[in-house]
Amino acid sequence: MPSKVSSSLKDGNSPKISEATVSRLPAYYSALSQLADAAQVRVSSEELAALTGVSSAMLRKDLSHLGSYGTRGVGYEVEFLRYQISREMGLNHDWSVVIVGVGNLGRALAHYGGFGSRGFRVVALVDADQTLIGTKVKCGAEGKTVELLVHALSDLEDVIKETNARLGVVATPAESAQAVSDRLVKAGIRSILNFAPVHLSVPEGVDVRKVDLASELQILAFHEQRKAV
Amino acid sequence: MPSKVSSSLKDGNSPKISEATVSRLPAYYSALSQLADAAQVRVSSEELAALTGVSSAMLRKDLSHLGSYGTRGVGYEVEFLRYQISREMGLNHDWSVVIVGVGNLGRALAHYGGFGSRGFRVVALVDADQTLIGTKVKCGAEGKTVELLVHALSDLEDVIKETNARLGVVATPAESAQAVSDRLVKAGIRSILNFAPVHLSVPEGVDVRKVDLASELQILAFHEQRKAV
DNA sequence: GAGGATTTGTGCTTTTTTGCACAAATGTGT
DNA sequence: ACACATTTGTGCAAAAAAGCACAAATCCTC
Repeated sequence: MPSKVSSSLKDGNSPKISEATVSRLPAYYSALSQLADAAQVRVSSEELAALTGVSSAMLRKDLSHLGSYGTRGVGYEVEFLRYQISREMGLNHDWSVVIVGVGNLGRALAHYGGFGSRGFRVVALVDADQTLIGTKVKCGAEGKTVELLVHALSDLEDVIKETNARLGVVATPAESAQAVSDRLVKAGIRSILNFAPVHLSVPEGVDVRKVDLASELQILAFHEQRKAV
Repeated sequence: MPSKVSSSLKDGNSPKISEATVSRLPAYYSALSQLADAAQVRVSSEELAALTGVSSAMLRKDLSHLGSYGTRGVGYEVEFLRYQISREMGLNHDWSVVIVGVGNLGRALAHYGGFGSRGFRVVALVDADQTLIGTKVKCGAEGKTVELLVHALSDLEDVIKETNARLGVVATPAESAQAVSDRLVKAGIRSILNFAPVHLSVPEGVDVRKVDLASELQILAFHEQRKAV
């Protein structure tokens, strides 16, 4: 049972990285990718922190949880650090994503290029709308576009099984989100990204991250209101 | 200097609501709206907490920061509590939103219905793409759709002044996001919702909230990886 | 090869957030 | 009118996160 690709080094299993740290790692990874594209070889905690909007101390502490990948007096090697983060976050794997709900948002997500570059591949589109089922939708940004067929919601379980999808994206109206979530879970999906403005209740062991556009604007409005004196 | 619409009651200015609490208020508001639609009159902290995925104790403490709006032994009145939250968050105002970047995501945001129902109104669309400028894009969900003209990025400042936009949404490619942000700020915008996968650096007093789709998937992938034993 | 300038990694402190438990307040039933 | 069942509001404790400050490690220069 315990046998995984978990490559290297001193191994051990989970050195317990805090949730706050995990939520910042993608930003570090993204900034490092930018630097790598610009052919920059080394970066200091100060510089990387500025690029990502955190304090240098916090950045160093975050990175220290992954291991001691910097050199004192010098900084971090961009490519090396980027690789370590990508390994830690599982970005060297390929993650198959199924998107449920091919409305405006679902289509925008399918088009979104940021996924492909980080190991995420949209492998299936599913919708309940008869007029959409059977149509083809372009997936991925320029360079690597693929046309995907929109499958019927009733085939959700089969589609997941066939494509081996591990991540589910819920981009349906609020009314159907919980039902879709239940079926995703039953079909074996244990990580869900939810764009519907409702709380999804899922069994233990299933992770849900919610992205609520209206909430974000509301939070901004709250602060904006306080600014006006 | 101290004079605001801040309506009623014992007034005072800012009773300091913690950031964590503010980030949860929209979820409470949303759940209360649902209950109100279902004609439910009263709700207990336990029930509302279950609907929003927090503990009842946390919910009560959050609400207590707004005031003592519940009745012991009974619960909260749905409509009354909803109104109090909406007032506290400034949702009784009308918030004008300018969206910069009318690609797939920008268009999806424009279509998104969740905004209008909570006092947010998309009043302007701006893009740099010559082939988009001058075209019309449908805004708002069914019921209240409006066609908006896409303005040239070079007119950004004028558009903001004319429409009196207070909130800015950045839905441009990463490369142009910082420049757009700078211009938004210079034009008087002090609250920005950023969908571009880069950190926006802004002067003090300006709020930025970032929504990064790829980051969310990465965080899920991280946990998913740990699940597989 | 020694001294000085950097820059990481981390122990410790402070602040923020969450969770617990119960007193205070309200409604109910007899 | 009184005991009892609820449910809120909150003081206090625990946990998590953020910030500070500095020793340890490395590089560079002379």
